[in-house]
Amino acid sequence: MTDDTIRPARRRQARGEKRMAELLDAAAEVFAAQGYAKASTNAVAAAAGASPGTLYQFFENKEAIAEALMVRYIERLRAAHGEAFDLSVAALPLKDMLDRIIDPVVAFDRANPGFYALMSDPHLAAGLAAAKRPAQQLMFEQLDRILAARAPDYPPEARTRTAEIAVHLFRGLLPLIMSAGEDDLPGLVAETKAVLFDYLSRRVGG
Amino acid sequence: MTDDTIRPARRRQARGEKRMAELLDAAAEVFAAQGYAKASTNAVAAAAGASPGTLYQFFENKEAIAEALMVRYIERLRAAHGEAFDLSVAALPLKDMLDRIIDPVVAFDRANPGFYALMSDPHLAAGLAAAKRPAQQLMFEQLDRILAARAPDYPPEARTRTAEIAVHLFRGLLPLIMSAGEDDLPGLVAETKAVLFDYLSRRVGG
DNA sequence: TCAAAATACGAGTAACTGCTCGCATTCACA
DNA sequence: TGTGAATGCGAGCAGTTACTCGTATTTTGA
Repeated sequence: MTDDTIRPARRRQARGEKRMAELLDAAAEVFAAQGYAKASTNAVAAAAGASPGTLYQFFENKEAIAEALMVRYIERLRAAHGEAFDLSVAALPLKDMLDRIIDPVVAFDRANPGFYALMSDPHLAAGLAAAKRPAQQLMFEQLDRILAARAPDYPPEARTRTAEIAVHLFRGLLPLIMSAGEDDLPGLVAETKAVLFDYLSRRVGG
Repeated sequence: MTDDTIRPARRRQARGEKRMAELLDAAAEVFAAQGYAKASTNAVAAAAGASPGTLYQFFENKEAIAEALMVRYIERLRAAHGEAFDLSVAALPLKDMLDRIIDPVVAFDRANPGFYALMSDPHLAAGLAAAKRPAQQLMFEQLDRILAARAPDYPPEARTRTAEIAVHLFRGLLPLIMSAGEDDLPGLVAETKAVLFDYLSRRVGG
């Protein structure tokens, strides 16, 4: 029989994929420091200790670098959110639920400033904006699902709106959270939880 | 006696300042559409119906354009906020106070997308970030003043924190407010006020 | 009416950008 | 051990950018 997979199937995967990962790490750094628009591909290559030619062996163009980076972030996000947004938290008291959700999300964002840089940039090219959307949808949809499980009688329309607002409230405090020092962080996170507790308890109960 | 002012004192003010205003209008458009980093000075000049040479007769460099634009926005902001944040609103019931503050701010932001574009860009050069700061401080300080008048017994530290958080909560909802259609806007603004009502009433009373 | 200043133009420049290409090196596998 | 694919390099290209400069026009003030 013929091959079951027709893909060209890169061979030197080990070295190559490691290089790709290094390039994405470098891109994350440079994007976080300068922003996507101001970051130059040569700077990304240099930050990875590679040449421009090497960079373009793995990525078609500048946009593809950020898209691949976004895809990698989304994978990691799904893993991190898998615990944070597990449906079982819907049964917890609201305060505990917020602990379980917010702590991992804060940890992820602070550990991945490149992710924050891409997410908070409002002027990305079309393809990049499309790559961004799944990440934006992720938190919203998971929160919406949890709220649905938590308050089945709450009208879906209003619940969707509530989830959207809650996510945006969190995002509004994110700049503070991202720039806070380790000592200011706990209080800030507590305040964030308090805000969301007040907001959500009025709509889906404590 | 000698002149009381030693400034070089531009002469052709009428035509020149009108040109400057046109160039700033054009810059606002282009920055709003493309973002500061991606916007080209030639595009700004073209949008104003001027040549690059003309642009650089009035502005030293690209950054100076955005800085001058920011200065103009801050002037207008002070005028708009003058009413919105008048100390007399501190005596109003919280709900009325929020009406008086939020409506003009929303109107200003929606009427000035170039302002929003600069304010929401997290990767501006140093000089521009400095020009941004007064605008960031403006809403925060005015709200802080009003909260101080409203709740004199509330500890200043906590009050400052409360004002900062409130401003950031508002900013978190701004993307929704900016992209909303005319029909979705009222509901969104009402939700915004409700969020801030809940948040503030717990801390400085209704 | 005239000279100087202000305004206006737009082709041009140096620097930088995203990206290419020819060629060298390293690895997988026979 | 040899061959081809994968990986690697970096000088360099075409396009764009921020910005300049020589020059032309308009306005001011006397």
